[in-house]
Amino acid sequence: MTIKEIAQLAGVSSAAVSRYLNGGYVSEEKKEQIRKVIEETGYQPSAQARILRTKKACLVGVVVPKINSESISRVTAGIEQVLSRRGYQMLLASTDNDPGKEITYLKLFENYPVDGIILIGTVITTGHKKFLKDSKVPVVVVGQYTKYANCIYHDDYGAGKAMGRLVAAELKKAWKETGESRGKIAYIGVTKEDKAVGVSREDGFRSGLKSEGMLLEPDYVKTVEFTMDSGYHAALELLEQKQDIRIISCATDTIAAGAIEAILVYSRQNVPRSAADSGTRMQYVLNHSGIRVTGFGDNQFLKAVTGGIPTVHFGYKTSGIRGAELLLDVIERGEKIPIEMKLGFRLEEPQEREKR
Amino acid sequence: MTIKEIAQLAGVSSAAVSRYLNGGYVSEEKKEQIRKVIEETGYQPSAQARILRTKKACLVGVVVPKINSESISRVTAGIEQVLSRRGYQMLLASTDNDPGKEITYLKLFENYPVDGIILIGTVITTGHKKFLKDSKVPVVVVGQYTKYANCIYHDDYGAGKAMGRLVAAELKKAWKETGESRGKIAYIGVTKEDKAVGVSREDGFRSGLKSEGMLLEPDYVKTVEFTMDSGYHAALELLEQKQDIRIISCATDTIAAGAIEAILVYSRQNVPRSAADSGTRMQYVLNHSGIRVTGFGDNQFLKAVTGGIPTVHFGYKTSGIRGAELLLDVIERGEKIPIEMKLGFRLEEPQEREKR
DNA sequence: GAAAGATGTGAAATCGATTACACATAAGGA
DNA sequence: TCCTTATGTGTAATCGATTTCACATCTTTC
Repeated sequence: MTIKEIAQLAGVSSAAVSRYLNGGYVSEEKKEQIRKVIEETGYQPSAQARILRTKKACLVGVVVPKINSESISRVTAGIEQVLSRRGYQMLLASTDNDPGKEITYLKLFENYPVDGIILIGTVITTGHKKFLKDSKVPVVVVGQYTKYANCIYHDDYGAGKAMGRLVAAELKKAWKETGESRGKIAYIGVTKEDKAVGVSREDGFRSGLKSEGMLLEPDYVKTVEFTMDSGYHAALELLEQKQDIRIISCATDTIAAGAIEAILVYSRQNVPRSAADSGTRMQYVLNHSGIRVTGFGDNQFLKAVTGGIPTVHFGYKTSGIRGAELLLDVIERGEKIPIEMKLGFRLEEPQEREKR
Repeated sequence: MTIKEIAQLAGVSSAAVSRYLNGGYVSEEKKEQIRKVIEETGYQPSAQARILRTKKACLVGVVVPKINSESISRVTAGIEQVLSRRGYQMLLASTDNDPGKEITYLKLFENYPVDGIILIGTVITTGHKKFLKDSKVPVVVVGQYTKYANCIYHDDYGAGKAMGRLVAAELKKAWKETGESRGKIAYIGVTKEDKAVGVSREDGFRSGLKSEGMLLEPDYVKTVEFTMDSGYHAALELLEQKQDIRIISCATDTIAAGAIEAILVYSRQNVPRSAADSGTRMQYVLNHSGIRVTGFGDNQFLKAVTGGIPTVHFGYKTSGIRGAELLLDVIERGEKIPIEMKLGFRLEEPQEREKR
């Protein structure tokens, strides 16, 4: 069904049908005829043809590194909230942690009818920079700093520093309690190519430790992917290599979940078989292994089932909201002044469990 | 930059440029000229124009109910794997658990240039049926049975039944151990509008219990959303209303995570304050509350941090793979015979923690 | 009653690509 | 030599919508 056929059936010109659809001058009489024909045929105008002509899709493309992530879903929730309020729809493209695919999908969106793109950033390669510099459609980057596009990012350095301080304090407390200054801090981080998480967050963490007179020893640091699985393996290696770890700080809560699993698996071997029956030994282990885990991201799932670990809450939803607003300002009002926005954080320490 | 401008710059016709891009007859000499101009200008052909003409986008749209879900991400991983191998790309639209939005996004995809649509189904309303019946582009439904489109779904009834049997057996064992047949089974399910999870899975569960001579009492059943939060609240209510619950079976692992949290919160109040220090009381509670939780979906995150609960593994990735294959068969080979495919399951019981 | 303005209408151009077609030219086979 | 066949090339039609433009008609307003 095309607009021409509808026009023919209704005995009018295709222009009239188009006007009917878009609210131009059409007489009541013809309106009725057209309405009837459209109703009968179930005609739906082709969006591609309209967009080709009007250059307006009321669509925003969002490129995300992965789909199964609480933090990312919080960002997209924020984006979606703003977009739908302002009459836009959101399309997602997931790269599955493959920065190569990222460019592919960015280009896909650029040449498909979307009015703007939001990139939830991980690594910003030269390929990314080139794209950002001469993209045909406006782009906003969320989660990473870049000078090549409007961006919204989090205070990863500050968050890392706060966590570093907390961890150092915790360790000192433990030293005091046991009366001996044994026990070290391990860190499971991510690739340095990720400036926000791999560099700022980690640097901040080190600086926080340093301000308390502590240090991260090279042997106690591992670099992993953004997955629970790789966190698990790294933590297990650490535990097997070094017996004096008291705290494992992880770059994300997801990695921290893997570390928790590793501690449970590793410690079990040192727990008397009779301590608790199978599958219910976790708390015993956590109590007696004496190894603490910290993360970043304030994952609600993790908090619920473990009671929570020290972590950092970032305003992910807010960054989505601001990112979408920024983008729409560029799209609709042609806002030209480049903007970079840094959002704060909130340190979260495990609380007494309370009814909520 | 349009193809016309490129043609002008290279001193050829736009047809020649188009042939250059699509591998038609072009002399070496002109090829070189065109190549140079494209290189210099960074020209990228408009996908929308091409698709308008060719009716081929090499794109598949996937409509998902939410983005932050392990099961859904497994499905999309399967889809993506097949698509990229066969030269297609995947676009996602998340409805955020709003079936109303589902139709909107389905229609968006229908009129947007995608070659096919995969719907990860929740509820199939009459609106859905109507769409499926007269969609312009082929659609495959994953996760729900429907006669209005090719579909791939899981044996939810069988899985529910298996879980029902397991739970009944577990309860009997507990009765034997304690010597008294006190203790009941609670079930936290989802809306009956979701035929797979809300009806088949629950019916199967009841049938499994029945086959062991047990019954789900109406007061011990709650209906919630597909979220941890609503699972938490429902479980807390159950625990407060009924003191004799021994097992809480949940329709999904996510809901089960909420139930676990509820047990921890609820039981703490009955645990002597000194039993364990703050935040590390979990295992004590899990051991002594004597309340077990079961789920469906084999969530890896939950397994990692809790050691695992009885659950059911569905072949989510497989369903994504098969779904994408089905869709591409229709798109490329015009496969007409309607297909419905039922995938099996595997009951998962918590294992001894082992290194992996 | 004439000018100005609002309301209606369809033909045709347009968006940016692909491709059928007509027409060259060169090479190979009889 | 003549007839196929393969290789190149540009013009123009096409995809399905929107929108400009020219031209009607019908109200106002002075």
